[in-house]
Amino acid sequence: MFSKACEYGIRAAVYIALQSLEGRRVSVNEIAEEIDSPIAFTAKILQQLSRNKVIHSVKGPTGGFEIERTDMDNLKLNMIVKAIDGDQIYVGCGLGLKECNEDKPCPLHDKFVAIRTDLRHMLESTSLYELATGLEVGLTYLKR
Amino acid sequence: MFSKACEYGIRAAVYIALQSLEGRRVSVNEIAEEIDSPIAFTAKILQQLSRNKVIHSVKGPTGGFEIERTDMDNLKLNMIVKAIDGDQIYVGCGLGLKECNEDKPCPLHDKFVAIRTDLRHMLESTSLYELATGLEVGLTYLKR
DNA sequence: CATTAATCGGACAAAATTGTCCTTTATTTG
DNA sequence: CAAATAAAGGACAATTTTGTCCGATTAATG
Ligand code: FES
Ligand code: FES
Repeated sequence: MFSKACEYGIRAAVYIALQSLEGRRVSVNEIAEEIDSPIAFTAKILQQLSRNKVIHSVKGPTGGFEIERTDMDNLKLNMIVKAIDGDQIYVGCGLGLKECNEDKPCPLHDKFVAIRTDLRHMLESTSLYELATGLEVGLTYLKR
Repeated sequence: MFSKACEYGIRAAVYIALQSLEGRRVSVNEIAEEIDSPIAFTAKILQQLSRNKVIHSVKGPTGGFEIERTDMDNLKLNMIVKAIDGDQIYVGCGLGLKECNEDKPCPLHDKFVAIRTDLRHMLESTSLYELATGLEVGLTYLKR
């Protein structure tokens, strides 16, 4: 469904959101540890998220990654997915035709679009804040 | 969503189904031509489908691939997807945890499972026959 | 029985994704 | 200002996925 990079990206963003709620800024090392991901690869992904303004980074001692509390409600999953995997998941044809096209649809078009639309709505409506709070109260996990 | 191999596999299977409805057996070359896919790679995928009894193959002159008319209604997309991509799409965690686990869910679990379940139902209920008939009447396309 | 047409299967090649390492840049602190 | 710390970024390596090639196998046909 999502690329590995995107999976790590979402897990990292949720962890950063959680820590930012407590006013903590976190390092790549801590993030990779807490979400159980390869450190250097995670660093690359965080760079992407930072460039795309999904998260905020600060260099130097006491630096690290954070997410502004005020942004958190408006930061939806689809922004992370778009930043990392692009919009193929939104516009691509389920059977791999050049593009999904209503006028010359593949045999699966109608059924595929229905599910893709649900997925899009889910990603567009789910905020990092929402996901972070589930973590906070111990209902959900970022590693196992 | 699906791998390239799986996309080609579904397109190929639908084309074979369509031709089988007209009593024709088709070669890899014809299939690859009609669904616009790399020939040798398509051949590999057809082997997989053949081994998994999704399609039937006949060697030698006049040989090729076909699908029994009697099977066609019962041949659902999920069999193709399982044969080629395995069941990761059915049991995998959306955020990449080792496995999807109700008891120690990732933050996205509930929302992800809802969509994954819809997808599963769609794949389990959609038959090759159904997809082939749409092609037959010119409503849908396998290449563009 | 020889020829030919087709899939099967293994080895290989190319490309994309995933992952690592190391140097540079920015920032804090003493 | 010097040292230490952390992200940025570029080059490279490993793995997986995608794709190719070619000989072996099977079956039909004259
Ligand atoms: S054309 Fe294939 S999903 Fe729309
Ligand atoms: S645990 Fe992540 S989707 Fe179920």
